[in-house]
Amino acid sequence: MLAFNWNARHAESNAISKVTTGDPDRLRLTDTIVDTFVLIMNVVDSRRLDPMNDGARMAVSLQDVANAAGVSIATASRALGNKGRVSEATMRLVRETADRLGYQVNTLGKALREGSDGVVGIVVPMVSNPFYASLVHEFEDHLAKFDLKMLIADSHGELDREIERLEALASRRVRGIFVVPAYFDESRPTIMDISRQLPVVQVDRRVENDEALSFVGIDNAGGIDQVLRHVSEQGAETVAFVGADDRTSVGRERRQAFAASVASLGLTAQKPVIDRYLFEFGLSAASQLMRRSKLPDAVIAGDDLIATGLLAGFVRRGRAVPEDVLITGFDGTILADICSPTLTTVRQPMAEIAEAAVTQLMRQIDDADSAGSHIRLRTTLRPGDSTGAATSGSRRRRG
Amino acid sequence: MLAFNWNARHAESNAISKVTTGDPDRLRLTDTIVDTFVLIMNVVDSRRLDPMNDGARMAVSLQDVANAAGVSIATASRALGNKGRVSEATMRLVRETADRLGYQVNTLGKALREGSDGVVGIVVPMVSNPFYASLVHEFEDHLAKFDLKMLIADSHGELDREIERLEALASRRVRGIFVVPAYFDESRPTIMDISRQLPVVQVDRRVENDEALSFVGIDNAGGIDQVLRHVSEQGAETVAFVGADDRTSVGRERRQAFAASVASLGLTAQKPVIDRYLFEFGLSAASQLMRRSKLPDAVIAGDDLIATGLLAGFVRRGRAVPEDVLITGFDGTILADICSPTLTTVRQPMAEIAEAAVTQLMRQIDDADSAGSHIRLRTTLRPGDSTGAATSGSRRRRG
DNA sequence: CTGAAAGCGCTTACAG
DNA sequence: CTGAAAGCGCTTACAG
Repeated sequence: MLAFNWNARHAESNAISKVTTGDPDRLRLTDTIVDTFVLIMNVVDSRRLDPMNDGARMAVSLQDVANAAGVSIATASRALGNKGRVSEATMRLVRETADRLGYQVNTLGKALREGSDGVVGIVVPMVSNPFYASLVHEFEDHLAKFDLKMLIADSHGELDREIERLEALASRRVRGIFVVPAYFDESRPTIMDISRQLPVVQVDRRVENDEALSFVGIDNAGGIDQVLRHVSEQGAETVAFVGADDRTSVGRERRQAFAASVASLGLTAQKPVIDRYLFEFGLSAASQLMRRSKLPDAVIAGDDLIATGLLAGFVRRGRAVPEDVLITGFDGTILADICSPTLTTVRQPMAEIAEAAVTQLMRQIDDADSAGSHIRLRTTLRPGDSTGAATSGSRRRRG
Repeated sequence: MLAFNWNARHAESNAISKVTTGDPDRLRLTDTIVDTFVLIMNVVDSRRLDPMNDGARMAVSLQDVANAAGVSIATASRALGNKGRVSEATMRLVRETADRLGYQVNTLGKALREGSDGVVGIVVPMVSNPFYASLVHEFEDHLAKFDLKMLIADSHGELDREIERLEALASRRVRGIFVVPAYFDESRPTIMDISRQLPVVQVDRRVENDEALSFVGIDNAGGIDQVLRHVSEQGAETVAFVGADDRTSVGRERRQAFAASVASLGLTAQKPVIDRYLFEFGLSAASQLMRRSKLPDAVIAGDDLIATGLLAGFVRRGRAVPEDVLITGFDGTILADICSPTLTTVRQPMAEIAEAAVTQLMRQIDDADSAGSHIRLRTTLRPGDSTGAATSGSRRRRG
């Protein structure tokens, strides 16, 4: 009955393209790539199985605790919150009562009274990008030290979604917001607006004219220079940049840094290939590069996703890395370890970015006027086999 | 001055192990692996740069809007909320006033009045695991259709943290919670507790004796069978399982399914290697397997992280995949595409998992008694080069 | 159609 | 040390 409803509801949506019935084990191998699956459902009447369930879902309030303990709600609040003078005895009484009743503070009431709750928001372009996934992870860790919870929002790199998310966070009166702006220009107005209402720290990417905003990111120019110096030492003379467009600050900084460093190092640059931070783009960029009369000695990717796409693209088309072409990434995600050959990349100090950004946000929470601090952290080169550098061993020991 | 404070505060923590000064460009290559970086800070006095900033951070309330529009707060609420009868004229007046004042509803007040706000929580073991990152991404998408925001919490696969996060979510009176339990046994008590207070749906993993709880996941036995059948067709006779322990439902289901399918397919199983879902474990498991008298024909990994670790481990030690040994993954993350050779893996229908879980949660929100529904979705085999199967082409067209 | 009032759950001056 | 009361911002019966 419930199962029937469920299927009916979903028959209307096209997310489930096809429902196959029959013995699951009999699904032929030829079906495997097709987006087909079987539902196995057991619907259980929870009323029978869980006698505790009836009458449940009735949250116990502080008033309930106070009544049960025979004290005023004010005293109950103080006893639980460890605020003001409360006698040892009542303190214990209230706490025991609260435990017995399974009391849990309603953060909504508390937050309303106090103006904000212990939540900060973070808006990232795409949590499924390993770099942002790790960043979010680090932020969560550092925020926990301040007893702050994190509300994560994914803008999908779209302006509309970003605006919606930022406003939702603001209306929720979060303590502050970390944001990786979707765009260098178009993201600015909303972020400026929001920053007038609550503490905002830009992370990784910035918007234009952001002197009044805070920012924590990395020295992209330094990172690109590290990697170009490295391929140069590995013997590369012609290099090509495969990165993202100028719509994000990171895209433009890395692209411009590439041009600058190539010039100062005396390398020859081929025409860059520019699109988005996607594995698929790296794949297609490899094809584009192979159609050129001459492959560059080294390809500098704008991030690890593109780099792994390039790697796969070249290898699938019969080119050897690093023998035929050197490849480098950027970010230092797990992807760099996973490829084979391992990827030479530029490591971002993610834990330190998170720590610096959290510290900055805390400062802005304490003092609204302390925005406008721009922090850039140093990257480190992580040599891998994709440039013919030993991951461990000689190069490292030399230091 | 601010910069100085910042450094001082951080000198106490050990997150910044060393601060190098001097020309960033002069950092020697030998330093690259070391956790060292330079801070580049510009601190700007935002009071000078942003004249709008003073007097800011004063949120405008509904009362403010009502006053400015010359109506009661009740009318203002109705006008903005589109509830009850309001004249066309006052409706417009109130809305214009609200816009002019930059009014944004305070979700805290609204939620307190209404009992809950439009937020659901999701607790995952590790957002930086690409599988969970993608899952979270899909959940966010599907929840948006119901105007629900998502509070993401990362349990790090630790029980203490999981309990803390679940309670924080509950005290925030979220509408419901999705949880990927850290453990099959130890996670049960808290999850049962919480499920008595608000709708809970287990995702991916379950706890023991969860008949009264809902669950949305995949048919792990079917997935393992798909992959074993596949390597068998590719000629494998001896197989080894490298997966996670029985502390999670997924770990035990896949391990048990392996034993069962091996028997029914007439394959020979080597002793399994069991630990955690980590790339590093896959790496070390490869070494362990190579110390055996005979390498198995195929290694079935418990997930893609382990599989990519195995792949890297074998390749680094001079074994060829798939020539010397076949390797398969599980989950169908981006990692499978990125490796080279591409990884044969079992794809989880992530969008459908998210859709089914969200649907189930919505049902539980509407009807507290509708928990206890267990849904398992079908996986699909995704053949890659790690088992000598073409990624695209003949095999697919045959269907 | 509109307003005065109550109340969601909590904390914190203010009196005692 | 403890309690009565106000109030955070909002919505919704209840009267008009």
